[in-house]
Amino acid sequence: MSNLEDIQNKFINHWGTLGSSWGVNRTMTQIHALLMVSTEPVTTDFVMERLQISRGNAHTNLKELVSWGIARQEIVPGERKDCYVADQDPWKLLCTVARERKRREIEPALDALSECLEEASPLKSADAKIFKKQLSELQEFLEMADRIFSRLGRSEKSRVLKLLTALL
Amino acid sequence: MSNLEDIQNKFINHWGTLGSSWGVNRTMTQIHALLMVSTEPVTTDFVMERLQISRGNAHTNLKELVSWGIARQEIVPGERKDCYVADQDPWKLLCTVARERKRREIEPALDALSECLEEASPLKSADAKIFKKQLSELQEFLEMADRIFSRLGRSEKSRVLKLLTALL
DNA sequence: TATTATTTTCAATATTTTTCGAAAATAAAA
DNA sequence: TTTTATTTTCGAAAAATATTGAAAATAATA
Repeated sequence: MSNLEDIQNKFINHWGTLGSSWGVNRTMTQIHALLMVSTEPVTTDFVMERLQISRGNAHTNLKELVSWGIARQEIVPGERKDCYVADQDPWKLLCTVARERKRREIEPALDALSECLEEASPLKSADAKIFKKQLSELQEFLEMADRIFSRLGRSEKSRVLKLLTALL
Repeated sequence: MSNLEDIQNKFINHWGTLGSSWGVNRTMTQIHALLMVSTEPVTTDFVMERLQISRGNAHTNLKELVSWGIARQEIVPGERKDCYVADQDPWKLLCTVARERKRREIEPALDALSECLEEASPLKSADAKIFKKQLSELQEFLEMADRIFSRLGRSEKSRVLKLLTALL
């Protein structure tokens, strides 16, 4: 028979695994999971203790979560240590991640694509033409992704649900 | 002044970087990029030569691409070596990836979540109730993702474009 | 001010992941 | 069959990434 903490740990580990598949540091995702199931702000020491990790590791990944806009510092009266919280709402999380991934990955990818197309523009061989066409299609695709992520990033929770429901 | 191959290499490297951010092995993404800009089926040796990688590496990642359904083997008459091709169409790629990620990641995550909820069901403390509510919301969220990925996975290209345009 | 608590940094270490390269297995041709 | 071409496997090596732990910096209290 398992207690709450055991089950939470199980969830935290699963969430960590999922993160790895999507290119996110496991510890970062685990801390995020811990924040999601925590009912009040948590300190670095709490994270260290609960996840059995070093201070440096906990600190780095908490800051990283903050830089993604996924967690934020919160002041707890009478508590000197820094406290962190995360949104509990997965829909809000989706918006935040969409916003950041757009900025960090899609936009640079589009820039790179433009650059390649730019450089390829003087080339006139048959192969070059095919290549340019291929890149243009990719560009179109990423621009669509860019618009969708941008839209998600700007939306409120209720709106997102409505938007996505339209997909089905 | 750069020739076609140089620009293609640039593109291949950018695509590789993008892959890393999304949890995909860089070589795999690079090979995929190479396949996308190749006008005819490519052999393992061609990949090795073009990407300057070992046979083992090329082989493993070509197979991995096949197992994702992103590339497929194609027989070229008069050629004894195995040849590989990939869809050139990014929209089709999206469908394929959606299908696989659903199967490999979302479904197991949902299973894990159910398992956690199952185990938590006998717990009655206030904290346990909050935890269960939190997990349920996540479950709802992932079920939506599951449905969307499933839908994408089953769609034809033209349909996908229409679906996504509706988002904007 | 000195003392204590806390955060931040970062070089060293550990771990994980990727890649290589060569041998073994398989398949095709002679 | 034997020879040759090709694929596949897999342990070892390298590279990339994550993590530690302790010292330095900063901030809070006495």
